[in-house]
Amino acid sequence: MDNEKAPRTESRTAGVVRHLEELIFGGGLEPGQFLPSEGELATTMGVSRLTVREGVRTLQARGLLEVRHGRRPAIAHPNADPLSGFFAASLRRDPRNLLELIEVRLALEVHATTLAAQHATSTALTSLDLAFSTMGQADDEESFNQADVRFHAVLAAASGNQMISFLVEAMDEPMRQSRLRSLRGHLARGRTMDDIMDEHARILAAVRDRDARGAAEAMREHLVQTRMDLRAFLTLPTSDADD
Amino acid sequence: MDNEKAPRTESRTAGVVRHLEELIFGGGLEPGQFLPSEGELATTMGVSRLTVREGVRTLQARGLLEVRHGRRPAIAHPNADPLSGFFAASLRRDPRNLLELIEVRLALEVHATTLAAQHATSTALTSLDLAFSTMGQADDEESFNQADVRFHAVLAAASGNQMISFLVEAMDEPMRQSRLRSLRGHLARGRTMDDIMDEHARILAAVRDRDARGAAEAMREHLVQTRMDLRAFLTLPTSDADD
DNA sequence: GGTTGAGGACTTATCTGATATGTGCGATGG
DNA sequence: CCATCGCACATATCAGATAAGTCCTCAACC
Repeated sequence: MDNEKAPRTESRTAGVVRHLEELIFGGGLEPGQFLPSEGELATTMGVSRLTVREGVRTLQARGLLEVRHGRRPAIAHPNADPLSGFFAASLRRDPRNLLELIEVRLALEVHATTLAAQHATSTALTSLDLAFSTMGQADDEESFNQADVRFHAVLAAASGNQMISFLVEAMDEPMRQSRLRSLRGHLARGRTMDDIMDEHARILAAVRDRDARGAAEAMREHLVQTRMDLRAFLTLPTSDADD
Repeated sequence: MDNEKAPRTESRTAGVVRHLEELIFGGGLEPGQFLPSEGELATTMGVSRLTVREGVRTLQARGLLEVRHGRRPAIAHPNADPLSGFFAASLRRDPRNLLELIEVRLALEVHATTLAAQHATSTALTSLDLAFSTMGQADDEESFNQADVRFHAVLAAASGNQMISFLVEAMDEPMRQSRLRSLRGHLARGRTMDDIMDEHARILAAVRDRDARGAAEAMREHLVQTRMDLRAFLTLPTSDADD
């Protein structure tokens, strides 16, 4: 049996996807610029408009194209949407993935903090101050968590490494949502807001002092604490029942 | 201007995507099981088959569905495809992202190595041995690099953290390809294969000894070396011209 | 002159219906 | 018992048509 289970000929949609990728990556087009219309693409590639649409849809899901009704498809600016989608989906599939994700955050954000302490621009430091004080002004848990996520995002951005920044953004937001959903009601949060503020304050201070090692250690402690809280919630969630 | 740029009514495709997500996440379906056929979905959702197809295509691109000609769409097993796509696209857009990615690897793989030293099962250790000896048997640069990537993947898997495993897999493969493409010809690789084998040997030995700190340090040194090589290649590629 | 708003060209969103092709199961026959 | 051939089902792709959003133009208006 030399029978291949793979189709002997690449599907047309797959061909369209490759063609579009070449346009995007090698076509000398910058983010924000427009591709030819679906109709034109269909003609030049010798397929129906429908097939072009499926390809465009795929590239859109990958975060490479921006599609809006009435406008030609545009090259997307690099963004973290595909990552967010991936992490969000992982958490929806199994909330226990929170524990796996926190390990990734631990690795990534500690390193990001080191880099931030070494390379942060003064502008970035200002943003960090702002994010921190926003946390202090939050009065309810909802907005506090939101400000918390923002602090981490700003810190990651201060590392100067966009890839790290994307990953942190993409992980923190779905984690926060997932946490909120599961914690709704019982705010048996191991630590108080003040504890958490202290932890962030230490991080901020060390970054400002350009103390890379201290900043990294402060971030590590913060995330280890968070991990402990998370473990507590995931093991004894008692009466969580379904949603 | 209270004018919303967003369409007042969610597009039908978006509705289909949400509906499918609910089937996938909350429908009590396990990976490998099948969704209703496009036709049935179209009927129950009150849209045309075409619209269903677009939604299915989107979820496929996100790695949540597996679509094959002649068979109903199946729930996909969790996989790293979306991550691979993201990193591959980032590198195609700008090869300088290699330097950003190596930082992520540094953070992630060092942590993964720590976890592996602490938690690796004996089976995982055996796989690691095997991957290491495969590296030693490689005679050309191509297969050596391939075995190298495999070693890192196996090590990440040994951490017991699937999320880390996915990320490492998704980053290492595109990085290798990108590196190969840019190095084609001048194998002015800073280190020899023997150097690299030594670095891996140190990692392996420390993991076997359950020496978490030592293993992490060995991995860190390995990746710092790799980063240096990478920097050398990206800064003095001489005739790259433009920005 | 500058601003506003209607008109029209262009483009995507979605529907309908039809054909081609791959999958899988069960009947058929050795 | 088992290999094989149909047939029902399902996806892949095409064609043509209508609805709806976007953007530029140009004229009317203040």
